Amino acid sequence: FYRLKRWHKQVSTATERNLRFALSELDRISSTLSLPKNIRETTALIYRKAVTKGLVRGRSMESVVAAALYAACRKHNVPRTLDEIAEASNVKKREIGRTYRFITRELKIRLLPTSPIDYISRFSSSLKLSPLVQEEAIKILKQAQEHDLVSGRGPTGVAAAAIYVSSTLSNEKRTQREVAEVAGVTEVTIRNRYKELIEELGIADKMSEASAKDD
Amino acid sequence: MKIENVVASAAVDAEMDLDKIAATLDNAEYEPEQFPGLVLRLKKDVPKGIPKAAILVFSSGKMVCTGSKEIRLVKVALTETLKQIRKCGIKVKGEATIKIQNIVASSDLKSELNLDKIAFTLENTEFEPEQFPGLVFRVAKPKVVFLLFRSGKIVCTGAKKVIDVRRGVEVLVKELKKAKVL
DNA sequence: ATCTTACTTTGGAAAGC
DNA sequence: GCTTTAAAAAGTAAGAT
Repeated sequence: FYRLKRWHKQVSTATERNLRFALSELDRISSTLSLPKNIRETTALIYRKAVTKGLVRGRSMESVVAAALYAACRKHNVPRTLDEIAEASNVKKREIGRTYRFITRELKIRLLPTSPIDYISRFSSSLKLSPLVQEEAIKILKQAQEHDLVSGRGPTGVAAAAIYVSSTLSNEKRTQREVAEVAGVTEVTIRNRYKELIEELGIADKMSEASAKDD
Repeated sequence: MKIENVVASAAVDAEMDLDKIAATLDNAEYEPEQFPGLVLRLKKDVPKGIPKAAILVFSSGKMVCTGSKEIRLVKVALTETLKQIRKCGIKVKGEATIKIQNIVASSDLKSELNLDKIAFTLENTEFEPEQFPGLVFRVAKPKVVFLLFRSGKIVCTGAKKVIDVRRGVEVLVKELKKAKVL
């Protein structure tokens, strides 16, 4: 009986210790990404479930925390890219993605693919674009969705292209380089996506007119 | 369906001196610090009927053959491998026992696919466009995995028999039609 | 701006860390 | 779990021209 008692005690102690380390790691990453409290709570909840299901065995605690955080951000529709989380944590992008798919599968958490729309406000703020330009970018994305120009492409690339188009169409122009910088994609990707957008949505003429003018 | 790659394990009853093979054959690579197996690359030689393939040779006499485009070519590649190994002065009796471990095939459903809808409708799928543009579709019987692309092109992997690929496609198509996404 | 090379995903075996 | 091999799909990336 003593043995069983002691075993319970050791397990709970080990689990608590693991949880304390995990939560401090979570706080560290959260503050560098300045994430709100509700996301930290969702992340902690997912992490606890992962520990309970024994999903941390065989992989690092950091990668599970990072993956849970990635999932939590998506769940709240304020996604961070794998690159952003990889940079804030000490975990490689590839590892976070694998761990995310693993725990998501095991915990039966099904999240819809990230929508480019969820990146608009954050990217636009970084670019200091007005709400008007943001709304236009969102309108473009909704049309893009209808024309099946979103599925299968990277969400950040599509979001970046929509912002590039809406800003070009406005008097708050931003260069491909500036947009690419905040979105974390290359200029080539923005070019590929925006060409597809303006052609399929029939705003190519409007675009060339707008880019000919100045702000 | 077109077979793109075949992976097979094989074994012969003989100890392999990998250092000796590496020192004798110029098409062999051996970095024991990096990987325990010796890599032997066969380049396509039409007149000699030698197919392109890469064979991993272990000191135990076990081997792994990858890169074949046809099931039949696995044996051809391994026979050539043993021939080259014997040329190094290593005595190998008989032929290798071969087991097909994986068949990779590609095809085209000839119809654009709405991956979002497929992912939303079917549970045995995974779709993470930020990480990979293809949708992962797992089939239980036969146990194979498909990668589906919006273009309608597909990849099948995990099959151990050619017929598993065919049956897998049948199941895949049936499921897609049932979910009215094809 | 376009080309080339390369990496992401799927699956499996081998021997050893 | 990782390491090494091969190959396809499509998107993205990086360095060269």
